[in-house]
Amino acid sequence: MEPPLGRRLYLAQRAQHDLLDSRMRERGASLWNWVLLRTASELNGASQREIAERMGIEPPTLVPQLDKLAEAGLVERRRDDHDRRVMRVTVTAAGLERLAELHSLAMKTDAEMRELLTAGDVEVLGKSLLRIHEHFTTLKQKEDAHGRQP
Amino acid sequence: MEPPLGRRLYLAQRAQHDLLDSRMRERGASLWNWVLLRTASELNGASQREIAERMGIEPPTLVPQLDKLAEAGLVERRRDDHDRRVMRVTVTAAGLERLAELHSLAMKTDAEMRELLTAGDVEVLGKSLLRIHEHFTTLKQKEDAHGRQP
DNA sequence: CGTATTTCAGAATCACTGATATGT
DNA sequence: CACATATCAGTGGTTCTGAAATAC
Repeated sequence: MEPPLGRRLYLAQRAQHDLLDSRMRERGASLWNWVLLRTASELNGASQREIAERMGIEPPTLVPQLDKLAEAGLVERRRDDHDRRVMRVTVTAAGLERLAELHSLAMKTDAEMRELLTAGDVEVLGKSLLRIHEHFTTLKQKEDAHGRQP
Repeated sequence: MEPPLGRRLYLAQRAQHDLLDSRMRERGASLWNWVLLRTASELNGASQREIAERMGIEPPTLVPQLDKLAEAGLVERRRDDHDRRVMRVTVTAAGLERLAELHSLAMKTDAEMRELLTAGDVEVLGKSLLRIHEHFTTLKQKEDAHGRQP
């Protein structure tokens, strides 16, 4: 009896995630740190709301994580002069350095994954994963909407 | 700049997982229930340690989940006569019925995933995910062992 | 006495909702 | 006064580790 594709998807994702997170933790960081640093650097000078939205989490979830990065001097929070409600987040030089370190770790792990496969397999894998993601996200939105208002 | 393979893996897995879990929750169950019922039924009469190991979790994590299923009458715990330390877990008739219901839901979702791809893509995807899982699992074990005793 | 299985208690992580302070 | 942003407080869900109880 063959295992469903969904289970293999889960196991592969979890194994890759755990290894990468473990490697980052050996360097005093975490996969969470990386995603946050990466997002903050992409949206340079963004508000916390914008960062939270891009990461798919709520603002209160972001705050303590941002506290840690700020405490370590990797990001800076500065009040916006024009709208003093918002905190603009910028990645410091040390933060960019840490980001580069974590990024190279992620790239190295990604390269290890690609080396397991032929170039054609990588192509098919990337394309298939993208289709699966798009299909199931839109499908879930439809089903949720239908469930809320029948 | 192309997104790393790891990110696509994460997004695809999460989308598929969320949809299937949501569908199961509409029926008063969960993906967790399904995996546990399925594992318990495959290893019929297994000890809790065996089930936990197969599922890749620790025994204390299993206990409360098993409590819920037992409370709902879907599984039964019976002391082993020969080794009275171990609890043998069996799936009841009601449990098998629920399992079949959840299984068909999972198979339907799995089929939806396969329909997005050609037969060749499915082949490559399954094979690739398996390799990634095996590679990173053994790699993490090695790195953990090395980190503990340098 | 040492080991194995299950279970319980406590801690860590991460997410949410709701309330509050501040500012527009 | 209505709205927006960030933060704090409290809660819940999930997992782990470590310790206890029982049995081999």
